[in-house]
Amino acid sequence: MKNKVAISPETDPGVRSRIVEHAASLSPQQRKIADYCVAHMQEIPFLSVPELAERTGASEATVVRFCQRIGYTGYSDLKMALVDLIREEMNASSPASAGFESAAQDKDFLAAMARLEQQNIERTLDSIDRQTFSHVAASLFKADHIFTFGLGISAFLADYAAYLFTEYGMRSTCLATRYTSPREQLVALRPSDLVFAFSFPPYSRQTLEVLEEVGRKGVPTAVITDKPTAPAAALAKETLVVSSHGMSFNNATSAANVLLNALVLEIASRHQGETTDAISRINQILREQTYVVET
Amino acid sequence: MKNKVAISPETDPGVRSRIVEHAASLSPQQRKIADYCVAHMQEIPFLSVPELAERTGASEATVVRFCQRIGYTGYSDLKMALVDLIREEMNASSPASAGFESAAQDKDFLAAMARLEQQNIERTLDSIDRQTFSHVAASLFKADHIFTFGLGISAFLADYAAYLFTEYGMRSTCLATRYTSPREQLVALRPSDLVFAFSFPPYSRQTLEVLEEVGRKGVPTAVITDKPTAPAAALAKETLVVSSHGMSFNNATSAANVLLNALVLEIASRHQGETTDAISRINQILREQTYVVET
DNA sequence: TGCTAAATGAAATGAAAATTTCATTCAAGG
DNA sequence: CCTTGAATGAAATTTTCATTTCATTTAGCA
Repeated sequence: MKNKVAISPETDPGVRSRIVEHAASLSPQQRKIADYCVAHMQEIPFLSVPELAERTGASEATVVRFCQRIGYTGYSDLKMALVDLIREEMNASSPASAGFESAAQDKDFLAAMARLEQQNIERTLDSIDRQTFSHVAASLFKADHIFTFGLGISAFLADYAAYLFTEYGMRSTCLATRYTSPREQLVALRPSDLVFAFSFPPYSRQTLEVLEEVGRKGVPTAVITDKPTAPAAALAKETLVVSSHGMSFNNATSAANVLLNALVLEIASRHQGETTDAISRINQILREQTYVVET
Repeated sequence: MKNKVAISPETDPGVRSRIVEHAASLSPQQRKIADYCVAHMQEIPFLSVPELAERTGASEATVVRFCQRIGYTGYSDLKMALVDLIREEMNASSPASAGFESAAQDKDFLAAMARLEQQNIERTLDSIDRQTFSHVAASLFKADHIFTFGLGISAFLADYAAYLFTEYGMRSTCLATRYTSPREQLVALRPSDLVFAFSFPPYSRQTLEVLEEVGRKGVPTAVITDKPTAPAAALAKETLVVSSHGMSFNNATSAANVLLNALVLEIASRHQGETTDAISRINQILREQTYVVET
């Protein structure tokens, strides 16, 4: 667990209560500072002594004396307390931060892996550019045919993506390397198509070659990768970056999965008619084939 | 839901897009910094140059140079941009936007999907019986050959599982239905083998038949499914239940993924020699084949 | 009025951060 | 093999910040 250095809930009454507690013993200038603090608590972590002094009309010296009066060693100390608070706030909404460090130390690999993937998902959610996201969704829907591609671990994602797109009524094929090279399969590629690649470490050279060639032909490309600086990012028209921090060499793919699922949902919501039609037809087919076991 | 005080990409005019934009022109060290920034955007406002340098393994000078390369005058400038963002966020969500969030979530499929999968992972973590988990891990390692099987969406999991097991030095094959039925492929099955099935709605009848037949032969079976009452659970010797609540018909598979990754980690930790040998051999092969693009 | 003690800000000091300089390393191209 | 230019980190420099010192002011009080 994290070190709450010197500010454990028991010993730290909190900035606000300290101010209230010592309100009586504050000098006029210090009071102005106190008032500003309670009114703009969230601002403090980003303010320096000179700034706060300027905003309250007091001198820098008085700001520091105020901090000491209410029980901190100085302004840095008070600020740190508030920084910790704000950090807690930020992490509070995700279950991810709960106890990753401790889990990783234990032998509970399930817990460690779970926390890790929750964090990956959280980071991805924070860092995906929504505009790019929407744009990719639109491009996917617009495309005549979506060719998905990936090698190594990324192959599973490519496969899954093609499956998903098809289920949602789009035409999609995964460029498999079973019999022919992907580039052979792309000879008939048209500008109205789209190539959707997945590139995770260890980055395959072939994926980059495909992206490069397709791009040269003027066919739209999109890539899901793990870093904005990944080699594939430079070659694709659109890049979606997902967090993929792994414990070992096997990459964490949950975030990419989430992203894919979200993409098709986005598409489905924008084009209700076409997609729900496709989905219900598929469901019906499954039933007709007695594929499904009823529950 | 808690107030999320974080940088949201929609309102980010600068930092992220500047990084993506200039990604190509960044030097190796600068890339490391760029990657850290996008992955830990919320941290930056609280980090100093020395701290960031230490975390990324680059020098302080390089940190500053990175900021300048992507268009800021220096680190202070970049930090200010992020501070402004965080302040905006806080002001936007602080007042009284409790109801606003749910409305916003309706349209943010990425966020919705992310929360859903995080919950699935959380629930799985809570509900998996650790003893069964360990036992399955042991059985997998003990098996001469692991046959994985799944249909529909479960096929991807089966495929991935076979891949993972192989990477970790075990023998494993996914029973594909491309040319022959799975039952044909199982004629040579021996009691020292193991069949690992995946069964998610819509439950396929074929999966149940395979499990039943294999079980009759006295060959160990394990299944990952979504409910303890799922039809496959009754037929397999070992059952691992993962939470898989989905928004639409496409099942949420993140939890199953996490479980698989955790399983191989567990196995790897118990049998260090064999697995790490296999992994390092694989890594070497990848390098020899110039498959990998170095970064 | 004159004395005292707290309060205050200007400026000095000390500390840490940010930026620049410079010598070294490294890689690409002649 | 040598040259050249980019990249890099160590260290110097500059800037900014936090804290302390000190002289001045102010209010309370005999």
